[in-house]
Amino acid sequence: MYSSGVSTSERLIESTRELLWERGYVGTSPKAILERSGAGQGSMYHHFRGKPDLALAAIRRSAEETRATADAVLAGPGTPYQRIEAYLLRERDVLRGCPVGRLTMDPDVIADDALRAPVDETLDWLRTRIAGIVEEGKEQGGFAPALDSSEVAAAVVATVQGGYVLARASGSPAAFDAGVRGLLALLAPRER
Amino acid sequence: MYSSGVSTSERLIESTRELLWERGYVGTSPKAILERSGAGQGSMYHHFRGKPDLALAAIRRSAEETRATADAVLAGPGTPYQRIEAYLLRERDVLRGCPVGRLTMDPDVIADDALRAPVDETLDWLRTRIAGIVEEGKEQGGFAPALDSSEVAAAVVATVQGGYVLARASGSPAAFDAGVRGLLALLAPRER
DNA sequence: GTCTATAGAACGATAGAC
DNA sequence: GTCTATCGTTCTATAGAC
Repeated sequence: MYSSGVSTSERLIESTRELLWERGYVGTSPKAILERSGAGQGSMYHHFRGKPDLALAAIRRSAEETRATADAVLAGPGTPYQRIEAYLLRERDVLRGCPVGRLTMDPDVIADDALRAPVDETLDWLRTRIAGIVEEGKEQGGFAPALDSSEVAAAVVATVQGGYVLARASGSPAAFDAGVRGLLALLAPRER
Repeated sequence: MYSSGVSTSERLIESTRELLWERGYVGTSPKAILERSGAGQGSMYHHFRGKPDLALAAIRRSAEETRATADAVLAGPGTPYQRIEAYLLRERDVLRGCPVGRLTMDPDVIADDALRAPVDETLDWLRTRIAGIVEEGKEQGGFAPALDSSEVAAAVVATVQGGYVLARASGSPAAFDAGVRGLLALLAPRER
């Protein structure tokens, strides 16, 4: 339930966002959204055409937020290595997982190009953003020139996404942290 | 539908395994299992207590299969680096994802200790198995002695699990391959 | 814009005949 | 062991009053 002062459509989007994060698309019912948002059946179908339409609005918001959160750290100060380190070590609610990445395991999201698009764009943006930083690092000498920037970036993003998998499997954030530290050790500049 | 010659309970387990892989636990209904297996309602509730019980049998089988497939490659010939390389590069149906890892995004699996246990055990086994190989590599000189074996192993497993996420988001196996190549480049012995 | 009422289908499970 | 019938609930959506 949300306190008043926020529009109904806003509460619907935010409740859907939370439920998609916790339970995925298949596991989220309109009924559950209505209960959490405190809105009635009529309101939901007034503001949105149906579950896919509301989910799209929620997914787009999660995508935006994910990009903004990542960029805030990636655009920070320090060497390229330090900026990637900051991204990998930033505070996360690890056991909740990634609100965007988790949707890739949802068959109905993957089957619908409109729903999949924001997910694809977000992870693609992240890989490109990090690849640019790796490229900087190659120029500045922190990273070996032989490295393929976009491949290293893919490994960084995959380690994060996979770290969530390991953590949720074990019920503890420790596995996420281990993967991240392992990658950072491999990524660390040899000579300074 | 399965050809005859296999027991009904066998067909039920195998159909459930496929559906859990494709649609997850929440997205898989008893009805869908019955249709795919060709069994009737009565048969399913005769052999299994219900959906969770049948799912547990299916998850255990996927867990076993995953361990066997991984070990077949990890126990192969070559240096520690080459064995990990072989594991990372082995043929996969990338867009299908990992039948075990994908279950970590299923709220009902994570909430049920019995269903989560085989998932946890499998990923834990895999990390331990790979950590042992990294340890060998440290002794033989292929990997830097300063590396933490279990952290590197976590990074390897996370890259695979996260690679599936990237691939499914983009609808192409290319992103998985990129992440794996990025990790292998970082992992490669510097001096031979 | 929001409410309640209603709809047809699917969900997960049980009962009881054969 | 397998079948059909049935159950109460939830799913997603529509209708129509207010």
